[in-house]
Amino acid sequence: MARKQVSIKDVARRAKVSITTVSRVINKVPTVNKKNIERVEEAVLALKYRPNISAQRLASGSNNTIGLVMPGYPGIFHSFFAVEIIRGVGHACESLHLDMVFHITDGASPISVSYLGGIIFADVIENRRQVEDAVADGLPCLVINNVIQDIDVSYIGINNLKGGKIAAEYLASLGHKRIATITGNLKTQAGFDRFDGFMKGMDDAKLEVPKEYVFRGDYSRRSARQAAEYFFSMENRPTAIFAQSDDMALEVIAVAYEMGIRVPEDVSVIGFDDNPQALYGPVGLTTVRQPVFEMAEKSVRVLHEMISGKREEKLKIALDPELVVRDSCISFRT
Amino acid sequence: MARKQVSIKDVARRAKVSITTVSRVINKVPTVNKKNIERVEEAVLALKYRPNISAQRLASGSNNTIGLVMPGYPGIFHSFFAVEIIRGVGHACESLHLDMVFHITDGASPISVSYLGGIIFADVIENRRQVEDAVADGLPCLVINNVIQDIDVSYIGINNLKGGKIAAEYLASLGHKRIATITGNLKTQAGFDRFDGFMKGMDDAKLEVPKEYVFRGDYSRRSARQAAEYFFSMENRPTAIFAQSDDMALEVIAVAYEMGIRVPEDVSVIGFDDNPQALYGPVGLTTVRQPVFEMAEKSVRVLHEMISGKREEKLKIALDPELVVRDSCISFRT
DNA sequence: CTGAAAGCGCTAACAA
DNA sequence: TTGTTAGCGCTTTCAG
Repeated sequence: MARKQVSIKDVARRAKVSITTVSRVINKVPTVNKKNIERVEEAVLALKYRPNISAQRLASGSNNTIGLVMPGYPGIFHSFFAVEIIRGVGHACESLHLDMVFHITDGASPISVSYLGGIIFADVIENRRQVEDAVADGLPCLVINNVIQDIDVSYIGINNLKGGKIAAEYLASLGHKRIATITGNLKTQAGFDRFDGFMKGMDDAKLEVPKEYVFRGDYSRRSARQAAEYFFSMENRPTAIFAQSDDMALEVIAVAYEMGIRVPEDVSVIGFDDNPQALYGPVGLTTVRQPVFEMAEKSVRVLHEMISGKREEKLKIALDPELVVRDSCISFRT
Repeated sequence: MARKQVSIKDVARRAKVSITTVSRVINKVPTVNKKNIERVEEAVLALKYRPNISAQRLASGSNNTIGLVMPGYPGIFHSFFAVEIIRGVGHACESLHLDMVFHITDGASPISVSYLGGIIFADVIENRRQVEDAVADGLPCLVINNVIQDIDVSYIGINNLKGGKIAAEYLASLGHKRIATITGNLKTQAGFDRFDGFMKGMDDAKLEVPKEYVFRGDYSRRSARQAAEYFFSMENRPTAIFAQSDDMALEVIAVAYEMGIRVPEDVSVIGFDDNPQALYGPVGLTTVRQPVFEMAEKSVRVLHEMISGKREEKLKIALDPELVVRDSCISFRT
């Protein structure tokens, strides 16, 4: 039950100043004389006063709560991606003194937006409608990990097409010809683009990708295991595998060892993410790094500017991934 | 910038009723006649009216926001535990129409508690102070995954001592004598109790645990890898290993395969958690299940009762873990 | 530099 | 069943 709050009045009374002055001290308005500042601070401490945020918001008309909405597909939390987003957004919120409310959505129910100052949509899958609603509402919002063409909304994406290409090019440059891939969830833009980029890269390198060399995964370790078992039992086994997430790549390596296949001697494996977990396996994972944390942090900063009216134009950018060479890929030798 | 909100006044004007009536409709107060309900609802839709939550809270004195505070140790998000907590709390909040704000803490900075209706502390490590403050503040709060003796606060714990014992007993019952363990983070109560329970269980079974058989891990895969490499290279290799989280158990199994050691034929491995990821490895993981999700959900329900004044007494319980037998442990034969 | 007073949008007695 | 009227705790003109 609501404990009786000490209010600004109590503080004012004790400090023998007006509530206006107390308000000024709290908000660090410079035009208050030292004496009063001290007295107010003393009273605040003595009374354990905490300003009532609802009242502050109501009075000031501002709203420092931002919503982070993520699609709730199974296993979302086991993905490095999701966790980096939460970390990045949380971190930035902390330093900007914003509150973050976290919302996992299936896309069906509308999000209660009323008390939010702004929204960050992490990926858009089934919930395009929610984005449209927010935009129509005039609510400051920003989509990350997606390039959105058909809604006029700010976004920070990742150039996954380029990322996929990078992987293909690198493997090709090592002399591999038989290159297989395990895709991510193709329903996500990231998954699709990564795959698309890979195919284009292969094409550029004049390399064929027979369809047995494409396994439709979904980012889960489970799907990676199936894929690996499938690839490794082929008569014409691929010499290199592009797993479109590090987690899947790790599982591929684990399966390889279980089957007595060596990485990278017998098969090269490249991942996607730059998940630090991949540093401690039997072999350092070569991967394509995507700046997820940075993306998440930046999104908060931009959103904050939008909320506080410091930014009018929409932001529409895509960040570039980059190759991280470690030990899981080597040149192909016959 | 704050889009100009349509307020309750606008709705009242359009529906040609008083704002009170609008408020009643919004809050589903039964004493409103049908005509007016319809007119108000029409106006709400037409104007896209959303009540201002800050104002509601301020006026009603209530607060439906609960805080979930978690210790921010590195890798927290990679733990199955943390993710289950977030899922469970999030899920329960959703169904009770509570807002949840998520807070990762290092224990140093006090949490801004002012706008919260209640708090759930997920584990207490360095942040005992924050719990004390919340209690002193009279703020409804509840600790999960911890049994707290010296602060008078509600908690829902897990009987980790029993969990550790279960693992020891099971392995002993299979005839193993040389049983090693990889502990979790011993700074956490769960980690300590699990270890303590294991040792007690071994003692009850009249089995020695030489100190080379105890590896101090920290729940990370990395530490599990070190432990596994250490155990597997011993002259007097253990025949069974109790890894105090499933994630670590999985890493142990991975290392085993890399080294050409078979599970369970050459070594039995038991985990702790019941992480679904452990279903898809080369061998189904035998483990000790702890009801984390249920704990998280229940905590929200209880907290909600406390906030709404329906519950006075503190809740102090510990949930029991249980053995889940799959395929990674077999009887020891010489 | 300070304080009085007018709201912010809503709920909750209290009358009618 | 409805509307009137006070506030909730705070910020923000606007005078002083």
